[in-house]
Amino acid sequence: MDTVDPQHLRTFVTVTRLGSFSEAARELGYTQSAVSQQIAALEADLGAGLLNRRPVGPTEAGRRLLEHAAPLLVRLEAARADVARLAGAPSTRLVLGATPLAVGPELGRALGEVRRAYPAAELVVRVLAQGVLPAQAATGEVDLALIDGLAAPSDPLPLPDVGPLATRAVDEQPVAVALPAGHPLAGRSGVALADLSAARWLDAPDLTPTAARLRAAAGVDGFRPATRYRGTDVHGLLALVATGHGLTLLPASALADAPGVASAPIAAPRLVHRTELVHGSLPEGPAALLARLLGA
Amino acid sequence: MDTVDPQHLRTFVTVTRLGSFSEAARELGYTQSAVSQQIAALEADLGAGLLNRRPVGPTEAGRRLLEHAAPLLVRLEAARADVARLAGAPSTRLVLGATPLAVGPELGRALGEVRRAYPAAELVVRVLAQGVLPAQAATGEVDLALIDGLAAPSDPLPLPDVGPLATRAVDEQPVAVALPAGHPLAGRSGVALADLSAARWLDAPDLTPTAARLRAAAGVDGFRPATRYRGTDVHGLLALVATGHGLTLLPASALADAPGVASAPIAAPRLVHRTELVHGSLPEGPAALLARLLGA
DNA sequence: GGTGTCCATCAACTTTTCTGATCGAGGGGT
DNA sequence: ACCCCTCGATCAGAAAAGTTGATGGACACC
Repeated sequence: MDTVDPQHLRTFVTVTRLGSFSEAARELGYTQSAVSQQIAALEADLGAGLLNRRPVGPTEAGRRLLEHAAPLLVRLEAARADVARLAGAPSTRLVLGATPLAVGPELGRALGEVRRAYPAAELVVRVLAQGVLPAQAATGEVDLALIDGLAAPSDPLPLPDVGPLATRAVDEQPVAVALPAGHPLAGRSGVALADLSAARWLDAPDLTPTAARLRAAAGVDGFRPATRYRGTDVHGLLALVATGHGLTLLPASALADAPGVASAPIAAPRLVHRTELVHGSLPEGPAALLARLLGA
Repeated sequence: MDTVDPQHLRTFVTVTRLGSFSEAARELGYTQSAVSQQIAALEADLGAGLLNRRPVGPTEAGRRLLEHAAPLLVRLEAARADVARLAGAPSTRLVLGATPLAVGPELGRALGEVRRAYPAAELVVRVLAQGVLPAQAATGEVDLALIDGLAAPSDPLPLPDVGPLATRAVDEQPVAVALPAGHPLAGRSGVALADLSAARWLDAPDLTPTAARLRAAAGVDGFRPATRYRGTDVHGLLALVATGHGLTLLPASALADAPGVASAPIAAPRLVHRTELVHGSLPEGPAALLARLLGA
């Protein structure tokens, strides 16, 4: 063997995930014997013990390998998906993955046109957290991904690199901080992000930039999250803002008419809330059409 | 087959690079027959033609696959190297990769200490362009990489993602623009990068940020490079600056006493020239020591 | 039109990988 | 304390995959 065998890698991650050779064998459709031999072969190939047996768990080297394995398998899958889509029959199905804030009237209009052009097509919109979307776009679980996030005006969004993906900005909004109505800063024409570092923050990692991102953008410490909000809906988050649980950054458009919530645009540093369209190769059909519509 | 076979991928890359099945076979140590069958297997597996024969060249799908293949093979190699280093015998050899501007007195002092602690160790300093260093650190061609570049004060350097690498800042310098002596801006206490967008620029991609990076940082168009400078030495570049071939950004310390060259610090946007230490797992020995010394 | 190079194909062989059976070790229940 | 059951390792044989060497057809160059 010259390169690490991905099959073995897949078996290895399955074993560590399930904590059992036998269960991994069942899940992968092998015999327990095969799994045992695959792990042995991998350990021999790399010249290091990867798993402690009884109880089954990764060693130091195994943990290191795990960090490599997951992205590797994703990219392997992405390569297959990318080529397959390019060669496959034009698909009649369109799966659009999107972060919650990326779904807006513009997308609705574009989807309407797709509907008109392909009346028989099956359209699926899947709302997902930002973190998983690039991988889903790469592996073809979604045909197109609409991802929103915070960035400097001329930087691209900081997305994880999961392979060669095409990226294009489709929308930019000013960034504003969501405040409870009556907050002293409400209605101010511009606020410096750094001045907010001491405030209580709502950390909604599936929805808006995390505290760590804010620290980086503002160049100061602080932004200690008071409450963590897991979920992909804006409504609930704004309700918490209205009741004083903390502040959050959102695109100005999302704050237009939320009850009990005021806002103030962020003046410094220069940030924008950008929505980007991300995709690998596009199967001819509704997906390609939607990409063209959103790009224009 | 369930995942794409990396062996096939490697063969495919070699065939496209050499434009010949037979030559690829020779280089890889196979028979021509084996190469032919590997390509056929890969095409069957992915369900798409990848190569045009006679003349041999990638198809549309093949080109797409090539974009995936190279990073994939690097990461596969990186996984092996990372684990092997962790398990292997403590190395007596230290290969340090560094961008030219990362080599300075501080590094010299640290290397001296390493020398003292490991008198018998073989120390190698390899100066390389920024672009290739992360991959070399990941695959173990260098044990440690010192990479310098331009970034916002609290952003990490924008490095290509080639796998899980540890990163730590070891030095930060103000950024200055190198000017020919007598230039109207020479000696000014602060210059806005955007004001320089119309100037003639020296593009030295192996040494300093490229024009594209400047455009992104300044948020304006411009920075059209007048002359391209390939190479990793600062001396020659500064000579060109002195003779009026164009401007370049460099860390302030590199400009201290260059003959015929003046400078002015960049005041806006807030940028720093940062040197980061990048490495995978560290083999016990001189490499680990140097990492500790530079980290402190 | 001959000739040489190049890739595809085929059958035989080799190597690798999987299965099914068996073994010893360890944990839990009685 | 003993038994029993589950778990992973190991081994031999079977199955699968990959490689070689020989051969054939297509194309380019002389």
